[in-house]
Amino acid sequence: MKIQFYNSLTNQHEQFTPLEPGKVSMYSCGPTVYDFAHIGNFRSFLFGDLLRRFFELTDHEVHHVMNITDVGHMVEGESDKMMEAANRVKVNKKSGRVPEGAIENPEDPYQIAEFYTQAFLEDARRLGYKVAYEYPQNVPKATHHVEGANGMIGMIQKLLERGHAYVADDGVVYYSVESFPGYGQLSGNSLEKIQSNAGGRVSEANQSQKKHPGDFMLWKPDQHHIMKWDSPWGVGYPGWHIECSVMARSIIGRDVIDIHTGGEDLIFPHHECEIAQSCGATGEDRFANFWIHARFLFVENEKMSKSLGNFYTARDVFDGKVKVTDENTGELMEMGRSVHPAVLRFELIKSHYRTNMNFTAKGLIDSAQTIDRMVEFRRTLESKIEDDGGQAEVDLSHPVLGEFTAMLADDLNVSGALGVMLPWIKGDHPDPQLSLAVLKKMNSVLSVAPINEGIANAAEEVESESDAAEFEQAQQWANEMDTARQDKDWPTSDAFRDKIHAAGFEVQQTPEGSKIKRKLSV
RNA sequence: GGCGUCGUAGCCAAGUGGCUAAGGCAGCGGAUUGCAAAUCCGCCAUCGCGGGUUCGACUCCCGCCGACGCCUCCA
Repeated sequence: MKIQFYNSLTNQHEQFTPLEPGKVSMYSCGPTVYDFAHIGNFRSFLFGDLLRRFFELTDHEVHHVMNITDVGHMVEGESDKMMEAANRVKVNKKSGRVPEGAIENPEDPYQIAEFYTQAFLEDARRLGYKVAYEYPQNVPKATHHVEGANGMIGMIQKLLERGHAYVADDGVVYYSVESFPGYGQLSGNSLEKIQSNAGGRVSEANQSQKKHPGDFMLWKPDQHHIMKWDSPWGVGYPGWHIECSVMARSIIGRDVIDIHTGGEDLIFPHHECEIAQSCGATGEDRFANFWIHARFLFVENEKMSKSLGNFYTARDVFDGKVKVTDENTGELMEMGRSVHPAVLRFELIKSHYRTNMNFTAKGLIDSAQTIDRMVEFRRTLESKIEDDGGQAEVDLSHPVLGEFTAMLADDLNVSGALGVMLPWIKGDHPDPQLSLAVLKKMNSVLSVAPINEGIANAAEEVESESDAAEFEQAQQWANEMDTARQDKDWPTSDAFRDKIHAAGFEVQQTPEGSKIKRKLSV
């Protein structure tokens, strides 16, 4: 099967061949843990997850690594991301988003980072992000990789030795972009074309000590920074870009990896700098063979931002805080209905990673319908299979599964794959065991029906069955509804139906009587 | 100014130099139903605009219009 992706490094589709046959090494830029991760973050992460699961479907052994950026970064002057986070934590504590007692001391960036790391992992696992189940071995923290020869300090030393870095008059260690001819190959920028401060974000003071305006910081001596480490260049903290170069190399154990993923905004400067650092330190001519970037997510046709009021964390969506326009009043109001993680996952992966996807309340409802159908299909198949009926084996030679996979092999064409899957679900299924095997394979990539397909020991974390009592209650009502229907007592029957709906369940008339099922996203 | 992505029905979204332009949602008609829901059957687009290449373009080329991203906080 021909596997091809759009490679940001060359700006074209390229056939993918792993460095080692049958094995794929992947590094994804992870979250900065000074706030809850938002749906835009997860769009990017889940695209990486999809890629990883695709490779597993096609019998590759995947080593996927994603970092946690838990080092505060300089913004301007004395302000620091972690300090901003500290202030936010104080606010969030009041509003209840951060539970009382979760962060004892908001002044301690380590506590803040740890809190948001755990929150991230929880959200990520609910969304079926596989690598989050491999914490900590494949989800390294930047703070654990600062020191030592294989840490950031070691790599900076290496870069100094090899003439790719210098210590400026102010004591800051900079990477010299002019020392690396390949600088700019990812972003398409050349050193001449990189306008100093075109984005208006750099302070003059920081620029003056550099040899070239494009030079970027590797180590900043700063006694006052709360997160600080001893180094040959004084007590201070590392630059932002160096962590990914270091962790990719040390966890994956290769100088050159197969795939590096991230959001499109990371192309420049972050990924450009990673390439310069990694290649500068290893002497290789490339760091990753493939750079694959996900585009930004929009919310109701606008860029997601806090000021527009359309900024959603994953847990905002789970909790039904997505705003919709009220049909009667025209005002924005919260949906007020919880959204199943599988619905959010599906919504975030169903459109191509290289398009600007538009996150909408309507889209969520559409997604819920589709997942409902998949789940229902799976239940139907399972109910037709005798207990202990054994497992049917299926591989990619199965025509439908093969076509589904071929779609994904073409630059992760999820829509195309769904265009194969959904009509197939609608069709006839004379061999439920075989169909179930096919569905499971498909779901090992989509991971929505259920969301934890292929993840060992994940079930109990995702589906909290604490609401089993609610389910019992609803089924009880459904039974009473049946009794009423037998007596042709329609008002009573309708009343029970209303009760069931109000409790968040659907009720279906079947030959075996009324059956209920939980609505995924109501 | 530099670099890059994109423009397919009410919405989401595949795809191809020429067979009926996937699939989903919504909608419409019908079957079914106590009424609904679910389900099933049927209907529902000429591909931003203008030129060119070609026997033939939505698909290739040029121009235009429009949307969006990056150019040192950002997934």
